[in-house]
Amino acid sequence: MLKKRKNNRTKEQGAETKKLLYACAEELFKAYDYQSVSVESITRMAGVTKGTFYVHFESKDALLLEMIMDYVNRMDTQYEAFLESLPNEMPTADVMLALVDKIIALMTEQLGCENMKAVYQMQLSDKVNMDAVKGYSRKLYGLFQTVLERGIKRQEFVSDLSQEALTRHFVMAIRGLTYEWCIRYPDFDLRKEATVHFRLLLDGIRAKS
Amino acid sequence: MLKKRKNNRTKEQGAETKKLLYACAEELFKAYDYQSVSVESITRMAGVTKGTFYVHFESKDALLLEMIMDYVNRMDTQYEAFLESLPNEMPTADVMLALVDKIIALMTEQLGCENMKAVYQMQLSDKVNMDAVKGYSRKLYGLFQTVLERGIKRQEFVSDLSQEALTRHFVMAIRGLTYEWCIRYPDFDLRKEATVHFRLLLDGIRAKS
Amino acid sequence: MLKKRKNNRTKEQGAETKKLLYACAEELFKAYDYQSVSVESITRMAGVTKGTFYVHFESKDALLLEMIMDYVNRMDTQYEAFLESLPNEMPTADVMLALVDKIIALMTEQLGCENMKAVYQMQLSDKVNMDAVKGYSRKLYGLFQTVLERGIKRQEFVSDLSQEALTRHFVMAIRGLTYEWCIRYPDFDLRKEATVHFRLLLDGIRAKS
Amino acid sequence: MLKKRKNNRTKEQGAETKKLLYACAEELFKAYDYQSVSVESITRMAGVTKGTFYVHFESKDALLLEMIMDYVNRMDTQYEAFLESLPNEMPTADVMLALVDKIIALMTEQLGCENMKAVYQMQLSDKVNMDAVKGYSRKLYGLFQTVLERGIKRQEFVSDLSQEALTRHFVMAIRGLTYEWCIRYPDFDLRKEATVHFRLLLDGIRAKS
DNA sequence: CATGAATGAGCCTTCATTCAT
DNA sequence: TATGAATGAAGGCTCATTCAT
Repeated sequence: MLKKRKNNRTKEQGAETKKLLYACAEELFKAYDYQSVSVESITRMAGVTKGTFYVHFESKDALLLEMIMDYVNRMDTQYEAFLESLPNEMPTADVMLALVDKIIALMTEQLGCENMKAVYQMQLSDKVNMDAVKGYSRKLYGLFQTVLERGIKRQEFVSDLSQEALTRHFVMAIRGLTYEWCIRYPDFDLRKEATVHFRLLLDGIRAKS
Repeated sequence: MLKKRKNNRTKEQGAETKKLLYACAEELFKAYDYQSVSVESITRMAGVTKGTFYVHFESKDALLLEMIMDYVNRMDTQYEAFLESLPNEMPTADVMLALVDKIIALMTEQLGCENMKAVYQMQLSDKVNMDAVKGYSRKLYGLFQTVLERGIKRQEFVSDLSQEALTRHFVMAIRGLTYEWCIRYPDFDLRKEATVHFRLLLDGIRAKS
Repeated sequence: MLKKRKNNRTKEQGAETKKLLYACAEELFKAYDYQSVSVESITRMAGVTKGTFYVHFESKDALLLEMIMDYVNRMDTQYEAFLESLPNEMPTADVMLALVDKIIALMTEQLGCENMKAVYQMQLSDKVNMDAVKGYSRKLYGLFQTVLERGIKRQEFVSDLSQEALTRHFVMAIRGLTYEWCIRYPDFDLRKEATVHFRLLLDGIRAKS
Repeated sequence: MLKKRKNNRTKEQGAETKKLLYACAEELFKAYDYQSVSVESITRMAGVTKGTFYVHFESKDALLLEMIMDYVNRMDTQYEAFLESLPNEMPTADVMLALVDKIIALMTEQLGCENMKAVYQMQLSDKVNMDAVKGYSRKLYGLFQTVLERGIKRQEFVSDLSQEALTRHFVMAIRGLTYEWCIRYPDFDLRKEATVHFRLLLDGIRAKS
């Protein structure tokens, strides 16, 4: 029972309760896996009733989704900073590998396999509106596009494919690798496999000097 | 419905069905986590009824146990080969670290966290006869004992504790680390932590030359 | 595993196995109630497989039935001895009360409420051929008839009803009381209630001297 | 379907539903034994779904427990009245015997063997929090203490044991007898055996005049 | 916004019974 | 006669979700 009703300003209170539920869920998801965490355990920890949960979240899946989106948005900032921090003279292939590594690092460290699994399960059973996750893809898309553009502009990358198609394939690759990781976890070294995979992809578009 | 009734030699058929269920379960456990895999999903995939499952396995937990024991037994052979492959002149402390690393590597790669979690959950809720797992501990015990004995004989290790007590503590340490891994997964680098932890333990008994 | 295969004379062996199963079941039924005793527990105790059970008994219910019939037959002998042991000059009303008391005593002591309950449940759900139990009724019928005949012959009993109808009503009364006992057990003193009830019935047919 | 939705005052309705389930269960337990009464049969009779049962009761066992505790509490009142109704000049040994008899009478008549059996099974398999039953023991303790104190004060009882120890042994005796009754039911005349047993116990502490 | 009673689908497990050998 | 693999109908229980207040 964490809840302490301090104010009665209904509006604020709603937001507070939601934040509280969110925080409790986050804590529980870290300690146990998605399925083991029941809505009741979350509300019990927050000191509210089950009904309240559904006032603030459409479903347990929706909460997870929201959580994931928050991670995604947090990443966004980090990516930009990361890309800007790279030395200008760095070969774009290396930039790409570093980006992939960063993406995977953040996913691995901040989301974790358990949550990713849940996401993929949700996607597979399509009970939930996955727009949020699609939004995430769009951001990935933007990132890859930026880097690919750089490589092409600097004539480090060359390809028959359009830049747009290339980007799409890179995103596809990341998603495929991630899925593989979830499925074959933990027998699948995502980071290593991703590097190898992207080296291959990059080799395919590297300009032969 | 994988099942194909080819022979009616009752006994063989039973063994076959069991193997089939085992195989289906293995496949499903790899794709989804323990909890998501229902007995029904296993039997559906095998093309038998739920009742049949319980003819061959005492429970879902028991099946997991059997699976784990199979892994454990497979490991056994690998350990012996591993210990014998180590050069005779290698410092015993390094042998120990290598052994720990091997143990963890095999557990990590062949069993996986998901399964280990399930094991610990089962142990904690002790619904199942955990003798099998205890047998595993006994084997660990034997391994550590062998190495510790070597170190003491060569006067590389010195301790007030009896060799037996030392062994017990080393096994305890491995178990503690594994548990930590399960609980804090994936924020816990088991392999790294184990190495550090055992380095500490070994420092404590290293003979000052 | 009680079973000891001593001879291979197939015929005798069959009978032996059946007797063994019967004995095991009897023991278990005394210790636990009908429902708690599984067919498997019986066969396990006997050291045979479940299939064997169904070689010798049509069903679990059938076994109980057979058991009951055996009790019934054993009673038979006891009743006759009992009736003969009564002094000739004893008033027939008292004889009847004594008989009722005896019937209930035997049922209570040798069959028990648990088993009677099972019988009634079986009768109510009529999954089983209840001829055996009907046979029992026929015997009760005979007993009552004997006593009633005596009373009438000695002019102690008088009634508008035929002797046959009277008998039928007396049997009905016993059955009703028994059923009541099962349902309201153990808040129902069968013996006492039976005595009161039969005193009433007998008062109705007692000759006014 | 007994349920009739009359009011929608949520809170009251919950209590009503619980009471309804309780009443249905009570009725069914009287007609059939604990095991035969399924949760579904209770909810079907009450006209609610199975899930509803678990909103109001933690488990089938918990319901039985609650039922038992209600009986126990009802007894409480009766005991006090009973003790006060005893004539002041009555020898304490007789008071004790009367008390024991009363306890057993109430248990026998108001709880019944079937329920007691279930209680003991639950206690043996300790799936349930048995604090309630322990609370009952504590009450028994108080009763015995009162009577023993009286006997000692009047110098009718003499013992090397402390009054506290005596009380503990008396409670133990009652519990042992009750257990025996459950196990050997119905071949065990609890009331008679209890009287004999307590006579023995009392003889041991009776002051030799 | 918050409540909590009610739902119903689904889960693991048990067990009497059948049947080919 | 004896086996044991297979069945399928329950049973107790969990849990995400709905809805009237």
